[in-house]
Amino acid sequence: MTEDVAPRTRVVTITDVARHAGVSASTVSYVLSGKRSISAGTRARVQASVRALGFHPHAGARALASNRSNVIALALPLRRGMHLPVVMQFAAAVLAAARAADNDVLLVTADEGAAGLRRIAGSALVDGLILMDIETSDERVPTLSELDRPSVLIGLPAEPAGLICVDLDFERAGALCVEHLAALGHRRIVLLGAPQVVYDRGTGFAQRTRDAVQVAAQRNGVRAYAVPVEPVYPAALAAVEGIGDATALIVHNEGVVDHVLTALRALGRRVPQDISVLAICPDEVALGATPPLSNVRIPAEEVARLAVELLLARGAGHDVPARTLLPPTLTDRTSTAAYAG
Amino acid sequence: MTEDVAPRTRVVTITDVARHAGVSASTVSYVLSGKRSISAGTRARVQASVRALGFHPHAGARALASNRSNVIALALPLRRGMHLPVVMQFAAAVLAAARAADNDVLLVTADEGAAGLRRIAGSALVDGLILMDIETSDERVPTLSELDRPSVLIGLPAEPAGLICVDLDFERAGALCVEHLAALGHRRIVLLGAPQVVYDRGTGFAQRTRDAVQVAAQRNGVRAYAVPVEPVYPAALAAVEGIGDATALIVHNEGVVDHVLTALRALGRRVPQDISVLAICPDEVALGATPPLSNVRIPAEEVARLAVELLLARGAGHDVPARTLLPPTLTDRTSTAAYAG
DNA sequence: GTCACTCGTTGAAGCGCTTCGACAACCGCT
DNA sequence: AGCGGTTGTCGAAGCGCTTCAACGAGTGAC
Repeated sequence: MTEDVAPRTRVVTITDVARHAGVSASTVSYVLSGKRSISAGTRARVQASVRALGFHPHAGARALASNRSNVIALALPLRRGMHLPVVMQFAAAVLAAARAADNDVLLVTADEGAAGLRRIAGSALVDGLILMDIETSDERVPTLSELDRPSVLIGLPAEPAGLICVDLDFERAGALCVEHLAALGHRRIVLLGAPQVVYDRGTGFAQRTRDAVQVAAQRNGVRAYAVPVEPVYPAALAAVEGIGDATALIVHNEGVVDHVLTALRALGRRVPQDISVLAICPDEVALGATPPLSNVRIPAEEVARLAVELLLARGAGHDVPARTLLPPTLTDRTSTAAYAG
Repeated sequence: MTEDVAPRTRVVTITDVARHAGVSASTVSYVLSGKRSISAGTRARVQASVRALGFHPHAGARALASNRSNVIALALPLRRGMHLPVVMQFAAAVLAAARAADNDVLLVTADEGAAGLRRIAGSALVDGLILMDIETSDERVPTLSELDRPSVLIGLPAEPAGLICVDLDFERAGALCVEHLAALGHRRIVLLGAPQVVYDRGTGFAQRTRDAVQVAAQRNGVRAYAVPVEPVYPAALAAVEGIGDATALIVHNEGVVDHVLTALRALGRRVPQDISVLAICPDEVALGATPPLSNVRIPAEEVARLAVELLLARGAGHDVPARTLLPPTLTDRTSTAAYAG
C-alpha cells in the first residue's frame, strides 16, 4: 500500500541562483568555493541570491563532481567495558572539530567490522575515517591500509602499519602516577584498572598503562600490582577490600571512580588521610567525584581535535606524523597526601 | 605546503562491472536495485562481477540520480543533565535499525540548531531526521515542519505540529509506579527526578512523569512530592536525607540510581525492608544496581527502532501515526516490599 | 502462421555540481 | 598603435548512477 510519494518540492539548484543573480552557474560555484577571483560586485550579488533563495548545494552532486564528500566516518566502540560518557566526550569533540572544518560526521559501530569500513569508504560516502578504541589485533587495521581514504586511529594498535595514530601517552601517564605517589612516600600501590574483558580484548591503553605502572614501580622501589574491576559497586568493594596494606590507589577506570570512593567510605578509610587516590580520567570525572580526585587528565577534546585535523590534512595531501602522543599532565587536588607511615 | 594530492586509485564503477559481466550498466543497476526482473543467469553473472571487482556504488552519484541518500540524521542531546549511557543506548539502537534497512546515520548535535538541520536537509545529505530530547518549545520544531524531508521526534514537544513522535508513555509510567507502591501499602512517596536544569529546559518526559506521579498520588490517596537531583553523590545524599518519613522512592534519573542506593546504605536504611525503591530506567541500569531495582523500563531499543521505521515509512510515502506512545511495563525485582507500618 | 503480450535487456537522458580551457575586456608597456 | 599579461566570467564536459522509453525475442491464443 504505497501511496504516491509526496511530490518533493523542487529544490533550489545552483542554476536557479545563477539566473537570479544574472551570472553563470560556474560563477556561482566559484563564488562559493573561492577557487577563482570574482569581482566584489558579482560576489555580493551571488551571495545575496544564495541567501534569498535559501540555496544549499546538493551534497551528492557536489561529492560526485568534486570527489570529496565533506563527511568523515567515526567508528565508535559501543562495547562492554567502555565508559560511555567518555566515549561520548570524544565523539562530541570529533563532531565539533569536524563541523569547524565544514565536515559532517557519519556514525559507525564496531560491529559493522572491516566490511562496513570498506563499504563506507568504497562508496565514497566519506573522505576519511576516525576509529576509537582499536584492539591490539583489530581486524579493521589491515583493512584500513587498503582503503583509498585516509584514516586516523585514536589509540595505538600493536601493528600501526603506517596508519596515523593519536593518543594520550598512557605509558607516561602510568609512570607519572607512580612517580607522584612515590614522591609522596607511598611504597605500596594498587592500580584499579579496566574490567577484565578490556584487557582480554587487548585494548592498548589499558595494557600500556598497567605495564608502565609496573615498570615505574620497579624503577622507584615501589610495590605495585594491578587489579581489573567491573564497573559495579560489589566489584569495586571487593577490589578495595583486597588491596591489603596498600596506601595509595591509582584508578584507571571511569566507571568505578565513584564506587571505589563509596567503598572506601564504607570501610572507614578516609581520603587522603588513610589512603591516597589518584585517577587517570577526564577532568569532568575527577571533579565530579567526592572528594574531587587528583588526576592525570585524559584530554578527550585535544585528542579528538587533533585526530580530525590530522585526518583532514592527510586528505588534503599533506604529510602528517604517523604517531602523536600527547604528554600527560597531573593535577593535584585533595585526594593524595604524603604517606605518614 | 600542499603536496600533490595522492592520485586516488581509480574506483570501480558500474560501467566496469557491466563490462566485466558482459551486460549494460542499466542491467547492473537493475540487478542491484531489483526494480526490474532480470534472468537468473544474468543476475548471477552480475553479482559475481560485483564481488570480483569489489564494487560499491558511489554514494554521491546514487543520491544525485535517485534523489535518496540512504542516510538519516540523528540529532543527539549532548547537554548537561542527560545521562550519556542512556543516550548512547538510543543512538546505538537507531544505528542498528538504520543499518538493518541499509541506511547510514549522520550525527548532529543540538548546538547546530535549526540552521544545521536546514543545511543538512537542504543539501539532501539525509533523507530524514530523528531528534532526541526535544525541549518543550524547541526552536527546531517549527523548522522541521518546513523541511522537505520527514522527521521523527523521540519525545513529545508541547506543539507537535503534525510531526511524528515516539516515546515511552511516561504519564502511564509515573502512574504505574505510584499504583504499584500504593498497592504495597505505601502512603508517602518521594520522586527523585532529573537535575533542575532538565526541568528548566522544559524537557517533556521529566515533567510528564512528575505531573503524572502527582495526579496518580492524589487519585490513590498517597502523599507524593518530587525533588530534582544532580547526578553527584552529595546531591543524592542530601536528597535522601530530605525525604522525611517517606517509605518509598521513585528514582527517575539514571545518573543518581547508584548514588541514592549508596546514600541509603550510608544512612543505614535497608532496601527494601526499611524503604522501597522503584526506578524508571533501562533494565541495564536497574540490573546493574545493588540491589537490582524494580523498575519501569525505558525501552530504548524499541523506541529507537520504531523511530527509524516510522521515518523510513514516511519517507517512502506511507502514512504513519503522528504519535506513538509505548505502554510502560513494571518489573518487580527485590527492591520494593509491602509497607509494614 | 499471425497477433498481442510479456520478459529481459539496452541506450540515452539527466540528476546538480565542479572544473578546465577559452575568451573578452582591460591594464600598463613599449 | 600594438603588445603581452591579468582579471573576471562563461560554456561545456563529465563525475557515476537511476530510470524511462523502446525494442527484440519468446510465448500462448487463435
